[in-house]
Amino acid sequence: MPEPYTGRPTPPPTTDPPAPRRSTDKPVRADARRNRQRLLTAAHDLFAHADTEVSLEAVGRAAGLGVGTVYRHFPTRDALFEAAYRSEVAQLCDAAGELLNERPADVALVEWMGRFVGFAASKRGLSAALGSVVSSGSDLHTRTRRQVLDALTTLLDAGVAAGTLRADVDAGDVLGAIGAIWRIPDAPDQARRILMLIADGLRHRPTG
Amino acid sequence: MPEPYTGRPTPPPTTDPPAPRRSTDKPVRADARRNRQRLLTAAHDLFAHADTEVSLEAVGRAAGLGVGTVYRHFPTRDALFEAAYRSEVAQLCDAAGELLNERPADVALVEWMGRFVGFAASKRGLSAALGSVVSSGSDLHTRTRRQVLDALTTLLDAGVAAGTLRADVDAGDVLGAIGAIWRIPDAPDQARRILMLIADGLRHRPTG
DNA sequence: GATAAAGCGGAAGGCAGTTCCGCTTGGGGA
DNA sequence: TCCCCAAGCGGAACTGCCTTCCGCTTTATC
Repeated sequence: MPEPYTGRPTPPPTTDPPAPRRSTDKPVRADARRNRQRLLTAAHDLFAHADTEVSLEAVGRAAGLGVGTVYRHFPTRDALFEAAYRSEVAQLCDAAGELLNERPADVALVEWMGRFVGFAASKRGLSAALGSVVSSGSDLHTRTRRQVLDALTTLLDAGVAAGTLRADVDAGDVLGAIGAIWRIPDAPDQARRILMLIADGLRHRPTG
Repeated sequence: MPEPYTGRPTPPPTTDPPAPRRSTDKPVRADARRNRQRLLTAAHDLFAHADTEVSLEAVGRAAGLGVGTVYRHFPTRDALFEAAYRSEVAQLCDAAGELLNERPADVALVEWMGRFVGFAASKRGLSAALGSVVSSGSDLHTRTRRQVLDALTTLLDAGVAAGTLRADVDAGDVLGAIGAIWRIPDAPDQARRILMLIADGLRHRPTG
């Protein structure tokens, strides 16, 4: 192919987002902390089971709270999603390292991408929020996005070191490519095939 | 890679959609035809320039017509999109054959995919509608989707015949993979790189 | 011109997002 | 222990969009 994929781009200036935690002078009230947790639990449940976009009002109702309270804690749907899935995403990203201990890098990469897609696909009613994690737009998701990119980079680098993956691929590009997959509704077969297609594009080829 | 992309899936049963044109007994009233054209023009303009999802009410307003009239002619946003871009899509698909006359199949494929992505990317405020063309869900788009798939298949087959593209790839999968790209906001560089990444996955590799 | 059918407009109802403000409550201080 | 007030809460209200519906207007035919 005459115009092959042309290497890692110059990385954008990465400005760390301002720490979202409140200033230390005032502790959070107990009821507020409790309600926040209720909202997270409700959101987690609803996001996982619903097959359409979940309204923030519905989250509040499920938590036994008013919509105003939802907004007090999470200004946007994205913020709620981010908080609800932070631990799961972290777990997913940690799995990258573990997979590398158990199997060759290229196998680990495919396995991990499969888990990633599976994770995303199991969250109906989240496509918009997930999309904004994958695309680089939102400031909010910088942290989560970085985490995912780090995991991907670890896998890719290991494959490069082992000589099984090409060296000129940018993790953000891979993430972007994967991003298509979970949006395909009710087609796990196809999702899997496309994943393999992308994986094939990542293989090292001796001559080029 | 241990689990490579595994071949073309069994094609689903393809039921032709019922012809959407009205029964022949009654001609369409002149004002209705005129208004329909106005709506198409307005939609075309708005879709191309707006950077957010366009409301159907806005389309009506731009055409100097009421929202009821919009719905009379186009029951959904998707239907309006489909009609507004039918000719352009056809033109894009025809270009596949022309490209094949001018250059090798693999080059033609890359070029065509680039045009496809460019076409889609130039239509802000259409991501949802375009998405439903790419994903196989909607009945409405069966026709358009088929057209696009035919073009892709033509290109892929030519590449297979020339020995430059692998033979086991399904056009629907390629379309699905491409589908990710235009959703990346304001990142033409990345879109291009991901495109190349996918293209690399399509290359024929002698050994496997 | 009269008339019936086709077409049009926009009001109305519904729903989700978001803001705002009066009421409630937790918890530190007297 | 009680008081107080800032933090927190609830939901009404406003917005904007989608969609339906029905009385009015226009077209084409006779």
